[in-house]
Amino acid sequence: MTEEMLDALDRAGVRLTGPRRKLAALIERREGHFTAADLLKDAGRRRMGIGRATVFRLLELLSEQGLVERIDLPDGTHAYIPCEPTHHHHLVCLNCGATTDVDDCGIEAVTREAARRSGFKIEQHRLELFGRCPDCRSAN
Amino acid sequence: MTEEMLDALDRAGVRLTGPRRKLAALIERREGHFTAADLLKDAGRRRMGIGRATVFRLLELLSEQGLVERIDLPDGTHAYIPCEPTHHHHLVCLNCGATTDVDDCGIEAVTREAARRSGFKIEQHRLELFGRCPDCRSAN
DNA sequence: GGATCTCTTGATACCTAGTCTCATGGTTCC
DNA sequence: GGAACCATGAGACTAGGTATCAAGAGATCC
Ligand SMILES: [Mn+2]
Ligand SMILES: [Mn+2]
Ligand SMILES: [Zn+2]
Ligand SMILES: [Zn+2]
Repeated sequence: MTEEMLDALDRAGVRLTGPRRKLAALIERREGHFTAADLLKDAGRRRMGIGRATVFRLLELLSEQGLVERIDLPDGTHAYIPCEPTHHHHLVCLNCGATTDVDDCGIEAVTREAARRSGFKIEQHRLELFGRCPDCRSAN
Repeated sequence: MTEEMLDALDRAGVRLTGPRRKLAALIERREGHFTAADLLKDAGRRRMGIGRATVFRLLELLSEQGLVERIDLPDGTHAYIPCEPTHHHHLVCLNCGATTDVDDCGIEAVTREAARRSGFKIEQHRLELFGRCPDCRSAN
C-alpha cells in the first residue's frame, strides 16, 4: 500500500521526498481510522522531525488521489481512512475503528429515486455506515 | 417552525428563555444551511447581545431533539440544517445551500446488503446527497 | 411580593483541526 | 555547477467548538 501511495504521488507529478515516504510508511502501519494528530505522534515517537503542516499536506494529496478519505465520525470528530480510489463508501467499526470499503450496493437507485422525488439534480453522494466489525462481534 | 422548536425545548425540560426564543426565530428566517457564525452574526446585527456559547448551546439542544442536524459539506466546512425529527437524510444544493429531507428511499436494503457482504452489524448510517435544487437548475 | 434555589447567560480562556506565510533547504534540469 | 523550482518545518492564524465562572433570569415556596 505504501507502494500504491508513492505511485499515485508520482503520477500526480509531485516529488517523492523523504518526509512523504516516511509518512506513507506510517500510514501503512496504522489500523483502522486515524487522525492527523495520530500520524504526527507516530512520527514524533520515531524522532522523524516531521512538521505538522507536512502531515496535512500529504493527507490532502492522498485524498485528491482517492487513496485516503476524510470521514466524519458519529461523535463529531474527523478521521482519515486509507482506501481504494475506485470505491467510495465505508463501513466503520464503532468499537475498534476498523474500516472496510463497500461498493455501491444499490445506492445509485436510491439517489435516482431521491432525485425524482425532490427535483434535485444529484451530483455527489456520501454514505457512511457504522457498526461492529466481525471481530468485535465475535469478541462479544 | 419556531413553535416546533420551542415545544421541543419545553418537552426536553429546559427553560424557554429570551435568548432561546430569539435564536429560534432567527433560525426560522434562515434559508438553507447555516453556520453557528451566521446565526451569531444575525443576532449581532439586531443588537441582541447574544453570546457565542449560547448559540452553540442551543444548536446542541435542537440537535439532540432532532430539529437541527449538523452536516459536513463537501468543501470541508460544517453547517447546520433545520429538519424534521423523523427523517434522516438530506439533499443539499451546492449552489444556494437549500436543503430538503428525503426519506429512506431504499437505503435499508443497501445497508442490509453491505452488512451481508462485510459481516459487519450495521447500527447507524448517514447518507448525504449533494447537487442542484430545482430553482438553481432552472436559473440555468 | 419576597427569599431562595436552580438553570441559563455572556465573557473569556482554551482547544483541536486545519490553513497560510515565509525563510531555508532539497531536487531537477540544463 | 548553477538556476529554477518544489517541499519543508516553524510559527502565526483561523474556524468551529468546549470549559469555566461570576452574574442574571426563571421557577418554587412561602
Ligand atoms: Mn473507500
Ligand atoms: Mn435513514
Ligand atoms: Zn471492530
Ligand atoms: Zn439551489
